Amino acid sequence: MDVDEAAARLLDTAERLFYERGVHNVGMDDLRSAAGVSLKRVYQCFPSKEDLVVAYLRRRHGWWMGSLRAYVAEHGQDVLAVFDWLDRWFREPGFRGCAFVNSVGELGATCPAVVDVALEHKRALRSYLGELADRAGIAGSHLALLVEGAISMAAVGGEPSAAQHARQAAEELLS
Amino acid sequence: MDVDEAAARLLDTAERLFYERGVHNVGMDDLRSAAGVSLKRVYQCFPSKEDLVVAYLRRRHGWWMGSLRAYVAEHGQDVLAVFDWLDRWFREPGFRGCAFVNSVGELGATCPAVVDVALEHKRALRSYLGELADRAGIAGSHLALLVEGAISMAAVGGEPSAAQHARQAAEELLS
DNA sequence: TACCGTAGAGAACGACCGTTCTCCGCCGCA
DNA sequence: TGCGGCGGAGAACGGTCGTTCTCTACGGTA
Repeated sequence: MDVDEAAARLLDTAERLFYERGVHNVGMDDLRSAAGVSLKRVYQCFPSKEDLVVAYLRRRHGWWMGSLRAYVAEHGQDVLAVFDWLDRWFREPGFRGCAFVNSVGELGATCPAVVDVALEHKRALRSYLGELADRAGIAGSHLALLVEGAISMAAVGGEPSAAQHARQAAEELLS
Repeated sequence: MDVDEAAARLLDTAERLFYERGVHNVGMDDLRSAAGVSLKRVYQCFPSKEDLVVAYLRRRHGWWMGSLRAYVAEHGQDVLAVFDWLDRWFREPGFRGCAFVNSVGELGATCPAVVDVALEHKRALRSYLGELADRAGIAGSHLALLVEGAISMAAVGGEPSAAQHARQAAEELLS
């Protein structure tokens, strides 16, 4: 197996395991065996666990924003489509809230790189939501509040309906 | 020092350290020395770290809800006072988001007791917000979304102004 | 065939952590 | 004074984890 494939497999596995269990609950050996990559390769691709965590978050940022953008674009850039996308996300098996919020809660105090990636993610999200909001005539910060609130409620409340409630609130704010 | 004082000191210290650094980043020995309690006493009061974590969350729940309720009561049960209280909380030094969200992100996958306490907390909060919302004529779920969203944005965005934006959104929903 | 760089498997290392155990000094009591 | 229980300090234990090292097998090249 060459380096690129090993790195890809590791990132796949890291994204799944870190998100499922939290970073502290996944050892390098768990990753190694789940990804089917030798430990030597692991450290060739990512010199430390922290590097792997940061790479995981960057990749997840790309997937998350990409998926949201694509869905909203398919629905005519309708700002309310954001909440439909959230609804689908919340109902996915294994949904465990925002990976960035979770990682900052776990590692933020000791690992500034994680905080940086999370900040970058949230800034990008808010900037994108700001664009959608401007077109629709709603305050960008209000839209962002509803989105973040829905994620938080779905995560620890276990209430996937949070997306629908947030959609209703957004409709009220639009009118 | 008797058992009760030792337990109280431990809880004080646990609340501070666990919240500041995250649970995994605080060892029993850190707690012991910061609280000035012998290790034997620690395990007399709390048979395991998990017990201490649960006790910490329960205590924080009491403090948090009590402080919010008291503030809102002082301000004539005005639903908007919730956001003023949040604003003050966000600006406290050492603010690091919702202790329950952080703990679930860190331990939720391995420790059901933590998930239970967090659920209990969120249910109590939503029930309280529901009462306030009913009186004011706004949907309880919308109010809860704004509150959760503000906490989340202030936590990882580092934007204490989230409380003010949420207040504005609530005012719009009220009118 | 002889050689060399590389890769994989997994042992080994050092640090840390939750928990338990040992030792010693102190106090009340006969 | 002698004794027995209690508390504190911290050593010790067992396990885990991140990281490095060792050993062996293999494939390409002269």
